[in-house]
Amino acid sequence: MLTQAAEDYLKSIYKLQETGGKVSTGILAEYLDVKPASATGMIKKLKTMNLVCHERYQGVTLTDTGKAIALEIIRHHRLLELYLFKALGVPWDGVHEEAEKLEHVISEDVEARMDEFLGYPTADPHGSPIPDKNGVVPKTPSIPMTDLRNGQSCVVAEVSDNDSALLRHLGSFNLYPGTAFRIIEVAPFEGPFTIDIAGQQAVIGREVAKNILVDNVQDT
Amino acid sequence: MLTQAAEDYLKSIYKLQETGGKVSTGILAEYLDVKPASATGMIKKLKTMNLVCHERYQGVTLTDTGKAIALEIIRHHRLLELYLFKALGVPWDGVHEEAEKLEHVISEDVEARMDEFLGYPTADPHGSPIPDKNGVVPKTPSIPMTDLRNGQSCVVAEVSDNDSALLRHLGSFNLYPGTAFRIIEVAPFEGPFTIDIAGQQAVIGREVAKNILVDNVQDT
DNA sequence: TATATAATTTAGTCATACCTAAAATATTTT
DNA sequence: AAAATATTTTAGGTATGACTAAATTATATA
Repeated sequence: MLTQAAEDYLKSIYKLQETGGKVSTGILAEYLDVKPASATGMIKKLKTMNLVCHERYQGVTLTDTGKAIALEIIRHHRLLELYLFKALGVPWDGVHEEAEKLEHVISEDVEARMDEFLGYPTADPHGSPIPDKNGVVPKTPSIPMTDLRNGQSCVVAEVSDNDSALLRHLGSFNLYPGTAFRIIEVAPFEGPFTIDIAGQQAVIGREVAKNILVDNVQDT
Repeated sequence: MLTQAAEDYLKSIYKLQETGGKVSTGILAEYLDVKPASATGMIKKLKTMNLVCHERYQGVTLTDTGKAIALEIIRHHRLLELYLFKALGVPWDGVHEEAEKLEHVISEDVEARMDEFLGYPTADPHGSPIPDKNGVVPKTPSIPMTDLRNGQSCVVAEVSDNDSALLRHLGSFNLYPGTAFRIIEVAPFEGPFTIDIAGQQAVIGREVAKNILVDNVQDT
């Protein structure tokens, strides 16, 4: 059985790998809020377990086994988020924190039962795809909100789940996955986005927009 | 924040205290499957945190704070058992093991939501009382099945939850909390019990009967 | 290409947590 | 009071996972 720390490392490597192949020690350390030397230490340990590939100074990648474990934990996490949200009414800005603890503890049996209860869902409350039992991740063709231009309309696909203040902020505008909106104006010089959400106007800063992925983009 | 081991010690001391006041180091160690020296060590640690009272060679008891924590963990455990059973259909011989891991991890918020979902229940699937939010344990006037005599009828009140093979065995006779049965015969010399459950006859060994508490005893 | 800079690794420490065997001490029983 | 039993102390082990400082290697710059 893996320790919680080891599982967190695998999960982090997976996430960082998604955007650019090999993961550098420094990036991983920063992401996990530890010193690079600590990351090196854990990488060595994971390597002896054949969960990661690593050549000195060359960054780290997951092996098939490591990837499978990472995906299982991510699956736990996202199923739990959705379950807590739907079955117990935990607010969407609180589910991440809860799931972070529970993901390391639930059995495969409970996982399967939640999956069934939820009707084999493919996305969590923040729109993140839920890997299936075999570790297959549903493809999402979404793009960053920051790529949008004046006049384009779209639908929120996914938002980052790890900052609950941000989530509450988005919630105040009704910016949940599935919500449609239209860009009224993108202020020049990396300025904020003025958007229209069901008739309501809102101004979204660039830093906030970076945390939003959108779908169904159309020029209007 | 307490470690899982510390929480388990508190829980165990509480349970052992129920049947006879002070808990000796040896009994506690045996219950937790560690050496007495280990128990002494943890007792000292818990004492510095003011969670237990302890004088050398005199056994250990919980302080009010320690008792409150023990009851909170027990509440978590039993609510989880019932929740897993009712909401997710986990079989009654499986809920204990799951709850044992989850009890240390769920938040008070999730606890409250499960409590509400379940309608503020007072007993888990094995009939064990669920302490309320304030740590008040519902009183159960049940007696050991081994106290019963020929011809008496009763209702199952509570069964031990920690042996899943035993639970499956009881399940095969439908001996769940709430099930009524009548003693047909108690074999002499500490022999087995022959009972009638809704017209079905069953033979229950003494070792099994020791794990059953009953209610509503009536001579017929 | 040499050198400066940045990133990574190594080596050694530290802290926490929990356990154990063996020896010492207290308590209980005979 | 002696012997048996239980508890505590001591001393030490294992595992985890973080850290610093110094050494190494890679990359960027001149």
